[in-house]
Amino acid sequence: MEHTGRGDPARSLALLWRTREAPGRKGGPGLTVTSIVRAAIHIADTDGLNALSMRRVADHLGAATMSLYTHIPGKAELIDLMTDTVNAETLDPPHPPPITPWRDRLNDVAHRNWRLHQHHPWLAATATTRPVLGPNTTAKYDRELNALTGTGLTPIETDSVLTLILSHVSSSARTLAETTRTHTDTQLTDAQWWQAHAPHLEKLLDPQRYPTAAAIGAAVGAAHNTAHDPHHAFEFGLHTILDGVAALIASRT
Amino acid sequence: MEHTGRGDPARSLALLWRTREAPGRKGGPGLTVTSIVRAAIHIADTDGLNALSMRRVADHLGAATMSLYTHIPGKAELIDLMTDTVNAETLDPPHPPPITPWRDRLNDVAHRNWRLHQHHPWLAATATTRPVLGPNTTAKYDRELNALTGTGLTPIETDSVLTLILSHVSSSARTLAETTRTHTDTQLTDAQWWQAHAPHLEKLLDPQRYPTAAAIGAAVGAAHNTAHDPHHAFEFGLHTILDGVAALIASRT
DNA sequence: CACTGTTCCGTATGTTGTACGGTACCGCGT
DNA sequence: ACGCGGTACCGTACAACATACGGAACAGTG
Repeated sequence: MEHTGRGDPARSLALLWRTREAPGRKGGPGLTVTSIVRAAIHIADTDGLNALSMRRVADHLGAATMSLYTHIPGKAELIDLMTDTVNAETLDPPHPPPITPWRDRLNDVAHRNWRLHQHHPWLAATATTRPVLGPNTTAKYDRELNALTGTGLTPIETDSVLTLILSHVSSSARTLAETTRTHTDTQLTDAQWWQAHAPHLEKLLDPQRYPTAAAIGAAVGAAHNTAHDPHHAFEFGLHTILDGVAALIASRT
Repeated sequence: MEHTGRGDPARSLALLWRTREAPGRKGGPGLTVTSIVRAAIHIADTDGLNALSMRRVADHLGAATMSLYTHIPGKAELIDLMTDTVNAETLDPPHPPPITPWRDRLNDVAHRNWRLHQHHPWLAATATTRPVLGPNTTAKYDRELNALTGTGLTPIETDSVLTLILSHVSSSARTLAETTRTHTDTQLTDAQWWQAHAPHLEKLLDPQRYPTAAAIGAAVGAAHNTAHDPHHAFEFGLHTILDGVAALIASRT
């Protein structure tokens, strides 16, 4: 994966905060940072992050590939810009006021991000170290931290809890995205895949050797129609984590 | 990322379970499935999954690139084989007996996987949908499920809890791997990166607009020397999740 | 010694990001 | 009206990637 740290920070930040947005030339394709980012998001939403290439973005805009580099240092910065742009979507319905119980507020934060990842599955495939220091991402972080005010947690605990929640969302979203992408790529549903493997597995999987796996695996497969239902994994995990956070908060009062 | 579903399951499973291990030719490089997988693991351990190419594996074995395809259908299957191979490492110190409290057993499972990911950071970058149906991965699943026997949880709850724990390990490991890889790629520590951005951020980040983010961000940055300490995130998250699991188990008795 | 199946490999194709050098245009000062 | 400088735009080129295809070299068997 690409890294952002290559160019100078001033350039990257100016891009994110849209200092000086150039109008572009008149006759040709009116390339703008905004238009490039929008096209890139469209492609990634439709065909995934792997299908996002500089060539495709340029084609989609009726421009030559290298023209993009006039406006954007490289692909890594483009992805950062895409991320900051879509992060704005989590701000739209205003967050609930502090009177609301913290658990409802945190649950709301989790589901906002879950929805965001549904609309933009490629988000889960981007690197998360070194946050994108754009206006929307910063605002998102600010609002989400507010979900924990009044709980008596220390600043570090607050950040840790939020990190854990967002990490869980991202992880679940990644699994979901991989599942659907694997499905479209291989033209095989999980059920079909299991059916194709089942006959050979019967000869290899000795119930004597793997007693628990055999028992639990069968029950799980019967319950959801597939082995891992990402939606269920998300909700179950969120509920469990919130219970754990409740224990932490209870111990502080 | 590559997908495994391409070839026929019989071939893949035969590879994983090492039915018929061919000795190879005498004069040339004695290529074997095992030797290829071992070389691939070595490369991925050293230089990451991005550096793992068929060329490099072949070079490392003194063979031509295309010779690998005699033994292995493609790169996707190679990665599956690598995964099943290293998964054996979690089995080595025998798991604690069922008399041990479930929380200690689950904690042990988490730390086994955490250690595994430290040794093989590329693991976190592989696709996790559709489990690798090899002998070691199956044994791993079996032993890990046993950490929850006697807790009164249903089979589905047992699987969900294990999935949550492993997902947390994987997520934390990914962050850690990305951090170190970003560090080596950009030759910049996180602290240096923040220092490079700080002067420009002061002009852009309005404390009026982002009050909570400014306050918490400062406290967090001061506490750990970097913004996100992956080790801390792992331990904190694990503790919180285990508290949540305790609540679930308590509600079942 | 010939035959057959498998191991091994050289070449070629279509991708990718982007470095480099060039062209054409807009707006500005005069 | 005119020229000029800066910038938007683009064509070509390169290295690295997985792998399809067809051929060559060797093993064991008759």
